[in-house]
Amino acid sequence: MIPTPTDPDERAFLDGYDAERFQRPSVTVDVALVTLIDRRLAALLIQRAEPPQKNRWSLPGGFVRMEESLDAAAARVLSAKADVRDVFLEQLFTFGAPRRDPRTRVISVAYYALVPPRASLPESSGGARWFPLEVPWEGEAGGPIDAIGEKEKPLRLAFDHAEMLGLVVKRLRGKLDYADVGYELLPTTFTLRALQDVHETILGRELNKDSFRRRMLATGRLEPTGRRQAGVGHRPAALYRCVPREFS
Amino acid sequence: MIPTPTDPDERAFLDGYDAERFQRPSVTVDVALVTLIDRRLAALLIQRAEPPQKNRWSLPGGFVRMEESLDAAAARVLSAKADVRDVFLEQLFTFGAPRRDPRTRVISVAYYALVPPRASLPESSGGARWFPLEVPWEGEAGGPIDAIGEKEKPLRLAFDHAEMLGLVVKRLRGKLDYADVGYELLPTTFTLRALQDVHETILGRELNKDSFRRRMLATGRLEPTGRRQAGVGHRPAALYRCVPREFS
DNA sequence: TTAATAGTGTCTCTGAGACACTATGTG
DNA sequence: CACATAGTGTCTCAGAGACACTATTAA
Repeated sequence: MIPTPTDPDERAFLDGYDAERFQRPSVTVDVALVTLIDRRLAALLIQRAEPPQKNRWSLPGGFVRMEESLDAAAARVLSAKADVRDVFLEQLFTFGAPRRDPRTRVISVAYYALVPPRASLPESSGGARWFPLEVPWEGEAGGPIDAIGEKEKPLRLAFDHAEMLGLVVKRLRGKLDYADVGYELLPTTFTLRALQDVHETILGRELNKDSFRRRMLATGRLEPTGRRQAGVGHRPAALYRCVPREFS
Repeated sequence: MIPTPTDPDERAFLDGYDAERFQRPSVTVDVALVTLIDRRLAALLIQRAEPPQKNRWSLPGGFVRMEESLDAAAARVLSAKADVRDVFLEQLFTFGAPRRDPRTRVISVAYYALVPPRASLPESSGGARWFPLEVPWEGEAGGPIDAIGEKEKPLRLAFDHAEMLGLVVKRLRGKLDYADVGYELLPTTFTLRALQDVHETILGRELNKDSFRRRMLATGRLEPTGRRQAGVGHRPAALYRCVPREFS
C-alpha cells in the first residue's frame, strides 16, 4: 500500500528520523468473543491474575506487537487466550480515555468475534469462562452491559469492558438485517426456527414468524439441504444452509 | 470510570510498574472534515510539507498527546489545522497496518467531521484546501475514494487516506436514515429541497420527491420556522429547522 | 403571461403482520 | 389417536412510488 521511497529526499529524512523523540502510549486489543448459550448472548471472560483490577473479569486482550496488524493481534489474542481460530472477527471501536488504565496511557482497539454455540468452546480453559449478558436497553439505545455471574448477580467488569460489550450488542443489532452476523452464531445447517431464535436473542424482542420466514427466504441466502431434523417430538423442520453472497 | 486503587497490592504494583519495558507504536488521529460544495461531497486536505510522502495531499492529522483523549486529539487537530470548532465529530475506524507509515509503526485513529457549506470555511488557510470527492461505488459497497484535483484529475492521497474517505462515505450512507448527519451539512434553517439535495448527494442517487417529503415530515424532527425563501425566481419554499431528538 | 419550483391529493403496488388452516413427526 | 411444531394461503394495513394538479413567486 505504501510504496518504498525512492526519492533521495525521502530516504535522507527517514534515515535521520528519531522514532523515540515523543512519548508514546501503549496499544492493546481487547476481543469480545460472543456466542449463544440457552437463548442468551454470552461472552468469554478471563479473571485477571495481576493488578491492576486483580480478580476482576475482563475481555481477553493483549499488547499489539510492532510487526503485526491490529487484525492479526486480535486473532492472536483469540487463539492464545480462548483457543479459537478462523471465526468471524471485526474491529469495533477504539477506547482511549487518558486514565482508563492506571499503569500508563493505554489505548485499546476493541474487537468482537462470533462463534456458533457449543462449537468446541473452551468451557473453562486457562481461567476463561462464559457468562451470559444482560442488555438493559432496547433497540440501539446503547450503554454498558454487565455480564451475569453466579446466582444471576451482575459481574463488575475490569476497565471499560462493559462499554465494549454494550457496543458489541449495538453493532450486532445494527448489522443483523444486512450482514451475516446471524449465521455466524449458528452451525452450518440449521432450521428457520433456530435462525429466528438467534435474531430474537440479539434484538431482545420477539419477531413475527410468518414475515420472518418470508423475509429470510426472500434474501436468497438460504439453501435447503433437503434434509430434516430427527427425533424432535413433533413435525421435523427442514434444514437450511447459508450460501455465500452473490457478487453481481 | 476507573477508580483510584486503594488496595495496597494494586498500589505496590503500580509503583513498581515500568512503562518503558515494551516497544510502543506511535498513535495519531486523522480527521476527514467533510462538507458539500456544488452538490458534491468535499473534504479538506493539506499538502504535506515534509517527508514521508512530501507534497502529497492528506487529511489533517497529528499525534495523540499523553494526557488527552482521542476525541480531544481529533478536536485539537481540527481546530489547529482547519480552524474549525464545535462541529459534529465522530470516531470512524482505526488503521494499523505495520508499514502504513515508513517512519515507524504508526497506528491512526480516523475521525470524520461535518460542517455546513460555506460556514466560514478556511478556503485556503495554511495550505489547506477543499477538494470534491468522487465515489466510484454504489450503495454501501465501500472502497477507497479519490479526491478530485485540478481539471477533474484524481488526486493521489498520502498513506491510506483514500480508504479513510471511503469509510466516511460508507458511514454517512449508513447513518443517513437514522442519525442527524444530514442536518449537520445544512445551515440552521433550510428548505425540504435542500435537505433532499443533501441526501441525494450523500447517497449518490436521486430520490422520489413526494415520499422523501412525507418521510422527513413524519420523523417529527422538522419544525416550520414560519418563514420562506426570498428572491429565488419561483415560488419560495418554507424554511424548516431541525428540532432536538425526543427522549421519551 | 410565462417559467420554474413548492406543495397537495390520490391511486397503486409491495411488504409486514395477523390468522386460519394443513402437514407430519413422536408418544 | 392426541399433541406439538412446521409450513402455507390469504386478508388487511401502512408506507413508497407515481402522477396529476394547484400555488406562488420573479422576470
